[in-house]
Amino acid sequence: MSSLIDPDSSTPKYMQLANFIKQQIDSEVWLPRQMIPSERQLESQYSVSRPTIRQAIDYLERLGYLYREHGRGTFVSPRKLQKGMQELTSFSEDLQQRGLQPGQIIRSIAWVTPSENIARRLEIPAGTQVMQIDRIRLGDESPIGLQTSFVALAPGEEITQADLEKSGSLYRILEDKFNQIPTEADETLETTLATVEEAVLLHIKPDAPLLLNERLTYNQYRRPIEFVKILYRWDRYRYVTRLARKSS
Amino acid sequence: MSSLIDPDSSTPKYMQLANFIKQQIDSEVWLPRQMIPSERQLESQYSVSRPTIRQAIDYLERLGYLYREHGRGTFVSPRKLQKGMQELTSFSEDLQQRGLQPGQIIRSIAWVTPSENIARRLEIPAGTQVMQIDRIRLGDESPIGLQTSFVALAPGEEITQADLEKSGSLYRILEDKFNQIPTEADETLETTLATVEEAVLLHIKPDAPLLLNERLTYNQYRRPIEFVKILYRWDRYRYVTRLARKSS
DNA sequence: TTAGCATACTGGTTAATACCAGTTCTATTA
DNA sequence: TAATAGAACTGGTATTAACCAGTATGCTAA
Repeated sequence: MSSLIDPDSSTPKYMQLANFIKQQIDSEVWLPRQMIPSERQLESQYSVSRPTIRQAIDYLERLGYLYREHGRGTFVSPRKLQKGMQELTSFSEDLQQRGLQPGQIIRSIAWVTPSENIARRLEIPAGTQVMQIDRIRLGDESPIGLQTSFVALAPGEEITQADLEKSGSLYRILEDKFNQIPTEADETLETTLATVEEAVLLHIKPDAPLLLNERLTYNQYRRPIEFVKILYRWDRYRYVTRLARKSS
Repeated sequence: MSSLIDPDSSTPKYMQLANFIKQQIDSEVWLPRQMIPSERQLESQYSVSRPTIRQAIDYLERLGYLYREHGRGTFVSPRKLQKGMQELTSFSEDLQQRGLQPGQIIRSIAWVTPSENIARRLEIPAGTQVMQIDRIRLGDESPIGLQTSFVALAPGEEITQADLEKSGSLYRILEDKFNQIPTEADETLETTLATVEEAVLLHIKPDAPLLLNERLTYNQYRRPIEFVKILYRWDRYRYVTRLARKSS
């Protein structure tokens, strides 16, 4: 047995421990509803202090892998609760998780002056130009949704068609090229009806219902970087999320 | 200055400190993007140890009130980011937050044997009875949605029409009467079309689009307690949520 | 004047220790 | 036999003490 924890590693001990526990759960060595070793037991087994262990458990509890019961122990969350935790994902990541092959048709990329409404949401001065990207999103090569993104970039920065075709994911471009890491987003979902143009692009009848998803995405400094509207075909898309009750 | 922190209080110190900070933010004494006192400053000002302070800040960071930047400081999140954090709320709470007067028409309360699908989701043996509650949900006295709840109760427990009429909120009944605290939920959202019956109840035309919200709610022990379907009028309801990017 | 480095701030990680507060079970007592 | 007190577990809160790792700034040397 002994030290899976390397004290000289650049990854913190609590994260090493968390990864170990996560692995025990993912590989089903520790089963759902089963109690994991108590904090004192872990302390002596892995020679790390209790605060460090609590930090690891805190982390996994937030991710939904574990739950605690005061006086009883710490337990593995049932399988269903382990996925998700309302993650912010790009369209490409989203579809891959659903087992569909993501694809896209880029209809246009252009600098535009956004509406006053969108400029306010992006917290940029009226008149500032942003990049508008219109895409048809595909799942297994047939249309799932229409996506219009408005991206607020710093002067001199630009997204090209080549960028998008290469990576497929706007989020990856923002991270790799501009060091803008999407960390949080506000989303709204509502139902609407397809216009004639939308119906043609999505291969559906006009007036068919659509799921309209609007999202304002923030970077690591809590600055808005992208406002996006996605219109989903009602018969091909279902939105999934997880909610948690506010504590205290 | 001195002690806003009462060491003899039954509420933990870190929570007292968190409440104080929250209040400074809510009352706009500390403004968005403004740096709050450093952890060492708070330590000496309020005579609590740094780990305790970090616990308070951790808590408020999770709730979206604060964000940290390594080497720079801890800052107040911009206003917009402070609301929400995908809270699990009952319909009544939800509507109140939107500034509408919640109301309901109880159509039926009855013991039923749920479909196999629903029984599986509620993790109860096939054939076990659950309470089905059908309601029309009102906002400012006009119909917003149709709600059908399936509640898994222990033997002997029952929800009556009087219970519902008195509190209005199923969640409050579950908490107060049965000590079942809703803590987490998985939700799906999709678009569908109104049947004739649904159209009549909601005062809309048949084939009008509807937003279908399904939710499986878990109690404090991660056991499913309620499966609910809500059909919302497309012109009167919009779903709002917040997403966070998975860390690490 | 400017490049670069030291310094003094930030938050991040880890340890050792203590006691409080629920839960469970056992051994004692009525 | 049954109720009860208490021991022995669980996680929850709090303190003290270091040191590491980013960031900003001002001083120094080129």
